[in-house]
Order: sequence, then C-alpha cells, then structure tokens
Amino acid sequence: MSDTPRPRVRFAPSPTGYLHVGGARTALFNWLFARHTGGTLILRIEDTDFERSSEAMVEGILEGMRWLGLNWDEGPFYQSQRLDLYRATADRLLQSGHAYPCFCTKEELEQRRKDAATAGKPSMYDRRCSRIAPVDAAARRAAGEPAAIRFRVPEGGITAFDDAVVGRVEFANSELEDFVLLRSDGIPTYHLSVVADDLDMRLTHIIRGADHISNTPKQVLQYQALGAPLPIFAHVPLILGPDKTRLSKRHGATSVISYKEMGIVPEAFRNFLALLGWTPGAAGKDADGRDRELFGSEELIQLFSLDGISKSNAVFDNDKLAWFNTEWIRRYSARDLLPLIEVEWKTAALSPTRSQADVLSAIELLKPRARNLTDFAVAFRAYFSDDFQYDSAAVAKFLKEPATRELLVTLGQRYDTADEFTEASSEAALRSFAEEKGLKPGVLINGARVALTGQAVAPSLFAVMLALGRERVVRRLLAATAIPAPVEAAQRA
RNA sequence: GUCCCCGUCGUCCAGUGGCCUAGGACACCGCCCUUUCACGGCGGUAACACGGGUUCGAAUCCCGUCGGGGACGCCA
Repeated sequence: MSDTPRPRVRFAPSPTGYLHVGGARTALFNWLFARHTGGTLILRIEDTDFERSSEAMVEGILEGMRWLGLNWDEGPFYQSQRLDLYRATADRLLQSGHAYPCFCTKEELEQRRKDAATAGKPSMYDRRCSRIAPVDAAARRAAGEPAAIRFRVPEGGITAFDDAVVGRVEFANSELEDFVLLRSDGIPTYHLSVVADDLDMRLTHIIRGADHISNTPKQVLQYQALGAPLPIFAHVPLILGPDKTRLSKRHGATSVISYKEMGIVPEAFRNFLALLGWTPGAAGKDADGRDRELFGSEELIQLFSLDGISKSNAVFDNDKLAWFNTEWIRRYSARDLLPLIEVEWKTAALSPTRSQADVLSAIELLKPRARNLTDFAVAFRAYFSDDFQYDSAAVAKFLKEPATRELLVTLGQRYDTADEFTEASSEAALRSFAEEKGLKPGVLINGARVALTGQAVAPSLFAVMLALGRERVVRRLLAATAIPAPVEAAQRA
C-alpha cells in the first residue's frame, strides 16, 4: 500500500580542492544508485568554509564530473547561499533546549585542549556554558557578547544507526562532545548544515565516505531533536594508496582530471572506480564463473545496488586501471577515438598531414596496442607525421648492421618501381628479396619496421605499409642508412 | 591515547556452517600462436592474520589478541 518515495541522494563536495579519486567514487555511487532506482541526484556545494573555498575549485569539480559522465538532477546548490536555513534550524534547536549559546572563545578552547593533551586527558568540551541559566545567556547575547551555538548531547545512553554497508553502529553519548552548530560569526559548521540541508532536500539515502561514520551520531542526534526520521546511511569504505594509507597527494595523481591528462579514457576510469569497493555479485560472472568486469554505464546502472558495497577499504591499483584503459580503448571506434586523440596531438604539437580516411585506418590498426591515449601522440607518432624519433633500443636491436640498412634501401627501390602496392604484394616482394639474398625474412621485416615506424613494437608490418602508403614507405626505406646510430645506454639495454 | 570500522592470493573481489584439496579478475611466470609487441589460447605460483571457543563439521558464528584504517576543530 505504501508508495515508496523515489530515492533522493546527493553528492556534496566541498570546493577546497579538485575532484579527487575518493570524491569521484562517492559521486559515482550516488549517481549509480539514483539512476538504478529512478531517483534524484542532487549536487550540493559545501562552501561554508569561506577561507578555503573558491569558485575555481567548484569548476574543477564540475569538470571532473562531466568527464566521468555523471550528471545531476538538481543543483548545484551552494550552502553559502542558504545561511538563513541553518540559522533558523539552530534557532529551533535553541528554542527546544537542544542547543545553548557558548561564550568560550576560540583561544580559550585551544588552550584547554592543549592542557588536556599534556595532561593526557580526553579533550572534550567541558560543557561549562551549558550550565549558564537561559535568562543570563539571553542577556549576554542581547548585550552583544559573541556566542557560538552548541548542541546539547544527552548525558547518558547511546546513539545508534543502521548503516546499509556496515550494519548497526553504536556510540555512547558520553563519547560525544557538545559540538558547535553555529559559529559565533553566524556561519554554520558542517554538522549543522548537512543535517539542515539533508532534511530540507528530503534526502532518503546518505551515501558517503566511511570517514564520516564518526560524525554520524552527531547528525542522528539532531534528527531526533528535530523530530525527523533518519535517512538511510551507507558509508562507503575508503580508497587507499599502495602503502595502505588513505590515498593522498603523496601517492601521486589524486585529481580525477589528472587521469584524463594521462590519457585515460572516461569509460575506463568509471569502470575501474565502480569496481573499487563494489561488486555486482553473481550477475558479474559469465557462464563459466569468470568475472566479466568490463561494464559500460548502462550495465553498471542496471547492476548497482548498495548491498554489493564491500566493508573493507580498497587499494587503488594502477595496473588494473591500465588494463581497463586498454580494453576500453579497443572498444572505441576509430571515429569516436579521433577527437580524444586530437587533444593529445594538440598538446604534442602534432598536426597530421594525412587524409582523415588514412588517419582513421591508422587508428584502427593501432588501437589494439594502445595503453593510453598519449600513445597516439608519442609512440605512434610516425603513423601521423614525418617528424618522429627513432627509438634507440629498437635501432640497436634491429638496425645495428649497416648491411641491413643497405638492403632496406634496395627494398625501398623495389617498392618504388613495383606494379602494385598491396598488403600481399609488399609481403611477397619482401620475402622473395630475402630469399634472393639468402636471408631470413625476419631480418628485413624487423629492420623495416623500425625504419618505418621508429619503434620495435608495431602492428603487422605489411598492414603498417599499407597504412603508411607507398610514398612514405619508399621514402623512409631509402633513408634507412641515415637513421641515427643507437646511443650507448640503449645498446646495453 | 579514546571511540568507531575493517581483516580471504601482491591487488580487487566471490564465498553467509558441509558443494572449499577456497573460485574469478588484474599483476607475475611458463608454453602455444608469431616478423616485433599486444591480443588470444593453455597452464602455473600465490591467501582464509593469530589464539581460544560453539558445532558431528568453521574462511563462514562467539570471545580475545594482533594488524590496518578512520574520527576525535567555532574544517568539511
């Protein structure tokens, strides 16, 4: 009989830095949950810390979300523009006796904390202002004395909630301090603004990082004081670096956008992130019981559920990300890949002189071997430009012998005058030439590969020749004797 | 230090009392394919943190220890 309300969830970053990996995954999970359930995703910017928040950071976060393809339904709402709501909420708490003004100054509190630390005592607020008679407190405030508003935590008992990921979590109220709701300048703290907003925005599920678990009882207490039902909390385990500490700048790239810049394709990053701390369970296995793992956004949406979220923290594994990236690049059509590659070319100051059809077929050929998008501008440069470098190690391995180079020049001459130039004809020509000279074809094949592409690694040589075109092939083979000799270090390697 | 959470191969996960001589994926190592490198195919190394219980039976339940992480702000 109950028409269950459509879920309403939110992603609520604070704009004090770019969208980082952990935040991105929180956003992704909220998005997947909203899309799976037909619910609503709200974007809320938690910018009540004016010191550290900036509009540039907001733009950085939005850019990261757009890159990952995470769209939202309502917002962005800015907490800095909703101060009235928080003050009104604080007032309600004050009126009902669940909160009280505190006249202690920041300096006094800091000093007391310091003293407690040296004495080896817990540094909780001693609640001295909670004992001030309400009339006296009102008088002092009326006289203009600055005061913060603190929540009055019950003396005894426990505060608990049922988390969708970790289960029931309980805190003794004696462990909770009378936290500040409103600073003395009238700006709310996080504790107040989240609850006021989550309530006002009628959120049904709070999906966020596990680092918020210990904040949750403070929020639960406010829900109870305001007579509001609790949302469902789902605390997602944290993402760790290889050393198992919380992922941070120390571990290298933490901003989502830096992965874009490293040549990661968004599908790969999203797929990787989704599987970090979540599994689709049996639905993610194929008929043989193997993990499938390669999921597009539609499939992720279809498969996602809160109970697939694991309880333990997960280590960010760059190798696995790289694997997802190669797999997703292979799944792209050359046409869809082109715009992404063009970005790489632009940063590498490369502008292909070839026709678009040639470019597309070269991309098609190279795609299976690409680890990331930057490969198309660096390792694969010779396919798109005549201005490329010869890999020293490759030259050392296959073009060390002057005789080999001479043969390649002759081969180039033959291609130049051949009747036709197809994959089959170029192969036949090379093989018969090798036979004439009493050589293994491999010597010429390997040498030609380096002369043509500058690399030891490439697709099938004759496919490469076709992709390059006869004119280029001939020109590069004729120039084989001019290829710089390998440097010493490369020779040793 | 106090409180909270977590603890299966190097990593991500499967596993909810017998199907587990613990399964998959990534990584790694062999072999095959092969003109290189990938891809693909086949195979391999590798884990239930430890100690007590409960039970006919424990990776699975309980307790303790140890280990890791998180939170302890008029930051979010």
